[in-house]
Amino acid sequence: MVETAKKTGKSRDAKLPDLSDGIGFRPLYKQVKDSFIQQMVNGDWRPGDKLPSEFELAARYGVSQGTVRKTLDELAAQNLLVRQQGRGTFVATHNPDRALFHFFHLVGDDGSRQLPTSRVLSRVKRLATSDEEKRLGLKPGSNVICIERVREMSAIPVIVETIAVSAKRFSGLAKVPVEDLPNNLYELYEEKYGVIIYQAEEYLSAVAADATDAEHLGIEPGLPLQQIDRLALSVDRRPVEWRMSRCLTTQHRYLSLID
Amino acid sequence: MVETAKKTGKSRDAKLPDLSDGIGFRPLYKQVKDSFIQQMVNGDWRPGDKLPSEFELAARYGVSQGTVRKTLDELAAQNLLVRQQGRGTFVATHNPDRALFHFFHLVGDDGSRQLPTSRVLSRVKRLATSDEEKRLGLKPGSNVICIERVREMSAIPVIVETIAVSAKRFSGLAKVPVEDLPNNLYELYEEKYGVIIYQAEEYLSAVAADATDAEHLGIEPGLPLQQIDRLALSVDRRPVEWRMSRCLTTQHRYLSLID
DNA sequence: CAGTGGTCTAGACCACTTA
DNA sequence: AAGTGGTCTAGACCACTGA
Repeated sequence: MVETAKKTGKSRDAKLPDLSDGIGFRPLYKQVKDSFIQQMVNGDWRPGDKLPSEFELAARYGVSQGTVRKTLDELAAQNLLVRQQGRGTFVATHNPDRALFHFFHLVGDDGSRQLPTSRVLSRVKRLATSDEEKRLGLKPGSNVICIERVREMSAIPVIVETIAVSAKRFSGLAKVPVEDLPNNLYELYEEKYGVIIYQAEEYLSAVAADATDAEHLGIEPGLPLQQIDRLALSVDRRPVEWRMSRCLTTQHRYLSLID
Repeated sequence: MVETAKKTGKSRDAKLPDLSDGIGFRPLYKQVKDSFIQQMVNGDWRPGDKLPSEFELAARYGVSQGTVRKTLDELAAQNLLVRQQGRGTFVATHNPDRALFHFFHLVGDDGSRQLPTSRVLSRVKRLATSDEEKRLGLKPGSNVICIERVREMSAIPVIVETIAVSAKRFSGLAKVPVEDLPNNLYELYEEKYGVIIYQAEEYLSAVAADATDAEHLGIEPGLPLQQIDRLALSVDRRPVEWRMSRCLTTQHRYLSLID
C-alpha cells in the first residue's frame, strides 16, 4: 500500500513539512515503480520471471489498474520489463537478441550483426588498482577478478579486452574453470548472482596498438584501434563491471544510434 | 477526424478486407501521431511552435483528451515535442542544450561538455560522388553542397569534418557567405529550410591521420584518430546530411550511453 | 485567476495467447 | 473460454505558469 497522491498533495499544502515522504510530492506510479525496482534489486523478481497481472498488482498496492499500467509501461520503455499481449509481463533478460542489438555495438562493414566468440587468456584475483577502485566504487584494498580475453568474428581476432569486477560481489567467479566462462558474461551475472545489468556508459577513443594488442590481433604495432572503455551499471545504478576493449575496425564499425 | 478503433476492429472481424485503412488495425493514437508528424514534415508546425491544448486537439480530431495525451507523450519521449506543465506543448528545437547533450557526444577527459567552435575551410557546390548519392539517397547526377571545416575546443583544433547535403534541398546554402555559416548547422536547417533533424546513425572507427588531417590538427601523420561517419535523418526518416568527422581523442572521448 | 499539462480512477471493449 | 495486455473514454482533482 502506498501514500495516495491526493493525501500527499494536501499534506504539502499544509504549512507543516510532510515527514511521511520526505522530499515532497511523489506520484503514486513512481512510488510503485520504486517498489518494483527494489524487488528486482532484491532478487524477488529475477530475469525471466513472470509478474502478477495488472489487476493483481493494483489490488496488492491499493491503486487502480491504470496506475500500475503506467508504471509497467515506463519500466518496459527502460528495457527492464518485457510486455507481451496475451501472455503477461516479464523481467527482461540478457538473451542473445538483447545482447546483440542493445549492448553490443560492433557491426560489420555491410551492416551485418553477429556476436564475437571469446577465448580467455587469463583470469586472476588480485588487489584492485586505484583506477579500478575508483571506477567500480570499491573500498581501498579491495580485490577484483580480472579477465583478459580475445574475441573473434568470422574466425578473425578483432577485440582484446580486459574485464574487472569486484571479487567480493562475484566470489564464486574466481573458481569457475576458465573454459566454463560464457561468452555473454551479463547472462552469467544475472543467473548466478542475480545482478541485472541494465545500463552502460561507454567512452570511445582511438589509440595505437601496443605490442600485446598487435600480437593478439595479428597486426603491426602502432595501427589505430577503437578503444571502448565501458562501465556497466546494475538496476540500482551501482557500477558492476569495468571493461576495456580494443577493437580492430578495418572490417567493422561501432554503431551509435541517436534517438 | 479519424477512424475509430472500434470500427476498425469490427471491420477486421468481418470476412471482407477492410479497405478503409489498408493494412488492418491501427490504434487511434497512432493515427493521430501520424497526422502530427505530417504537420511537422509539412512545416505547419515548426520548431518552437506552441501546439493547441490537449482538449483543443482532442476536439479537432474527434477523440478523447486521453488519446491525444498518449500521442503527445510518445512524441515527447522521441524528443520531437517538449511538454511543460502550465505552459503548453512545443515542437522541439535544436537549441544549444539539445545540441550539447543529445547530438554532440565528445566530452572532455574529465567529463566536461562543451561545443567546439568552427572554422570553415571550404564550401563548394559540385556533383555528388557515388558514395554521397548512396548515403543521401540522391538521383544520379545530383549536386551536393560540401563544407569542410576545422573545429576547436579550448582553442585547440580537435576535429576536421566534411559535410555533404543535397544542393537541391538546400539551394540557398551555396550562396550564404561562408563566415555566416553557423556552428550549429541543424539550427540553420530548421530555421531556413524547415527541416527537422531528429535522428542520426553514427558509425565509429579508428583511423590513421593522413597528411591533411595532420596539418589541420597539428599532429604527426599516422596517429590514431576517432572517425565518426554520421548520417542525419529528418522527421520523415529521409537522409538529410552526411558528415565525416575525424577527431583527436587525446583530451576527449566519445560518450555513448546505453539505455 | 484562467489555462495548461500531470495524476488517478473506473469501466468498457478489443486483440492476442494458451489451454 | 479464460486470462492477459492494449486501446479508448469520461471525469475529478492537483501542480505549475503567466497575465
